[in-house]
This record gives sequence, structure tokens and C-alpha cells, in this order.
Amino acid sequence: MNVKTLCLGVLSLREASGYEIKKEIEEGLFSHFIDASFGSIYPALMQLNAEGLVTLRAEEQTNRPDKKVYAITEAGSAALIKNIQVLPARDKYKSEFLFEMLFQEFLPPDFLRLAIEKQLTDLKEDLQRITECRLEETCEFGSNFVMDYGEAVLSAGVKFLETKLTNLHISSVKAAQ
Amino acid sequence: MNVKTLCLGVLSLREASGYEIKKEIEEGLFSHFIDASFGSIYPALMQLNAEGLVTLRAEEQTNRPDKKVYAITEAGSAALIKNIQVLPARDKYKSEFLFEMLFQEFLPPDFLRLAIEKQLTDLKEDLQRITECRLEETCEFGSNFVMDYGEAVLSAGVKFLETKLTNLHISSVKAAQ
DNA sequence: TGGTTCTATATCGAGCTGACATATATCGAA
DNA sequence: TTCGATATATGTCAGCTCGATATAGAACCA
Repeated sequence: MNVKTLCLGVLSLREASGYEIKKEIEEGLFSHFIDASFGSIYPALMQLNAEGLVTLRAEEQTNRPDKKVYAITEAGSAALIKNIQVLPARDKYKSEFLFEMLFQEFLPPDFLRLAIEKQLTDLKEDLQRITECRLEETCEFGSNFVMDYGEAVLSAGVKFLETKLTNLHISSVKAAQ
Repeated sequence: MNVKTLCLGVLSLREASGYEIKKEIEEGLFSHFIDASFGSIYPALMQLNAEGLVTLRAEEQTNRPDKKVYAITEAGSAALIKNIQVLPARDKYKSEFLFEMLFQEFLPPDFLRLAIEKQLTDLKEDLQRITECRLEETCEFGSNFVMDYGEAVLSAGVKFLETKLTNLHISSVKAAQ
């Protein structure tokens, strides 16, 4: 699965500019399970346009570069549907946090606590974003599935880390006594 | 966090060849939260060697290319400890599965079930690998933290998907009646 | 008035993946 | 017994992606 298919996915919900696609990926429904940068989105849109899978309409704006609004074509929809009918590749999960935790014996206690608190904040932000997505009633069939899955997994992480933090607190109080 | 730091991390546990590092990343403790290919591991090891962060010993083998065994140096350990004392970047999670689920209204019911079953199998395989890691008593301070976190999150995913599959079954039976 | 953030497009070096090439050993199935 | 698959073992390379950077005006707050 590449950025081109991802763009087709976003454009199948509504037409959008490259900038708006990036925002959808960062803040919207897609944010929990996919990422892409401008450096891959813009070339992908140009290619999709060349292949006839999207159309391009330049929206004039006073004193700004034209907003290039892309819309999916029928061929694009067909390509999307074809691309998603492939057994999904294994999830890819990269976590510097867990890497650092593996070597926590070499970390100063204060830093350890700070790192765990950051991870907790990140997870809670993700959960918050899901809550916001639920309020914006854009709910298709699949979006509830995705949001419920995300909520289940993220909540489990939050619960685990909160317990760990409490234990850390207790043991540091004990050590001080 | 790059592949060089990752290699230092693995080598801090025991000396290993590039091939063995890859295996550790695929099957061992690191598998839950990091990935790297030969195309990045071999160049990383060469660079680390050039920088004096690891040493290289060629182990002769009959009828096979020499096994190049790398070991971390003191400078390497220092570099590792320095590199992990940076607040971790946000977790990166990429899931083709969830992308497909978002558009599940366009998927044939049989494929939908198959995709969910594959995801479930993948998650259970990950859980199984954690169980195996627990048996091999290589447990450092941090490894329990990492394994417990992984178990918490993966179990939540499994539980969610099993419920979904049951519901799918019920609704397809109802539809058949 | 000045600083920060937002809208908006685009490029590019560096890093990484996934596929391929190479070579041998081992082990089960046809 | 032969054939294919899997495992050991190192390495290259095209192509994809990230993250930083460039550009530039708008909006907003202090």
C-alpha cells in the first residue's frame, strides 16, 4: 500500500487539495493508522493525474498560489476498490519509546518518568482525536470499526502506563523514606 | 532513531552477525516495536565499524562466506546510552488492515472475514512470540516492561476482533434465514 | 509593529524497504 | 533420488518515503 492508494482513499470521501489531504491524514480518521508527508503526497497526486485516476481543478485565490483541488474519477474509484481487495500486509509498528524502555536500566529515573509521561500524553491525544471524529458525524460504515479498534488498543496502552506510573511513584516514595 | 542505534542496542545484549541481528529483530524481543531490512543493517554495521563503535571478527566457515561477528565497544555503549536519552519520537503505526476496514462497504463479505481473520492470526502470532520470549530467561530489567506493554495492547486488539467476527457470523446466519 | 501560526505548493538529500543476486546445506515430499 | 522449500549468510540497488527547507501572503495576537 502506497501513498497513491492512500490519496485515492481520501479523495473517495471528498475532493481535496494536497494540503487538505495531509491535514486529513494528520488529524482526521486516517491519522491512527497511516502517515504520509508532503514529499510523497504531491508527487503521488501528479502521477494519479497523469494516469487519469484523478482530475485537477485549479481554484483561483487572490494573492495566493492557486489551490489545486483533486477529485477522484471512475477509473480512480475502480483502482481503489481493486487495491483494497488484497490481503493486508502485516501492521508495522515502530516505537522509539519501547526501544528506550528496553534499556531503562541505563536511564536516569527522572528521564524514565518523563518518557513514560510523554507516551501517555501521545496516546491520550490519539484517543481525544477519535472522540472528535465521532462528533463530526461523517460516519461511514467502516469508520466506526476503525475508531472502535483504535479506542480499544489505545485505551489498553493508557491503562498499562498509568499503572506503571503509579508504581514508579510508590517505589520512589519508598526509596525516599 | 535509526538502524545504527538499533544495531548497537542488539549488540549490547550479545555479539552477533548481521544475519543474527535481523533474526533478533524479526523473532526476538525487538520484533514488536521495530523493523529493519538487510539493506539497512549491513551498511549500518559497516559504518559503526568505521566509527569504532563496534569491532569485527571474521568467523571462518567451511563452504560458506565468513560469518562476520560484530561486538560493541565501550565507545559504542556510550553512544547507545547517549542516543536513548532523547525524548522518544511519537510511535508510528501503519496498518493496511485498518485502511481496508475503513472502506469495508466496498469489500465482498467473504474477503472482509478473511482479512479480519488474517489480522487476528497476525496478532496472535505476536502474542505467541512474547510468550516464547518469556520462557527464554533472558529477562533484563526492561524486557518485562516491553513484553507486558505488548501483551496488553495486542490482547485488546484480539478481543476486539474476536467480538467482531462473532457478530459477523451472527449477522450472516440471520441473513441466510 | 513584530512574531507566530495557518494556508498552500513544491523540491531534494538522506534513509530505508523490498526485491534480487550469490552460494551452500539440510530436510521432507513426490 | 531428485526436486523444491527452507535456512544460513552477505551484499547491492532502484524506487519510495521522510523531514527539512524554500517561498509567500493572510490572519491573529501581543
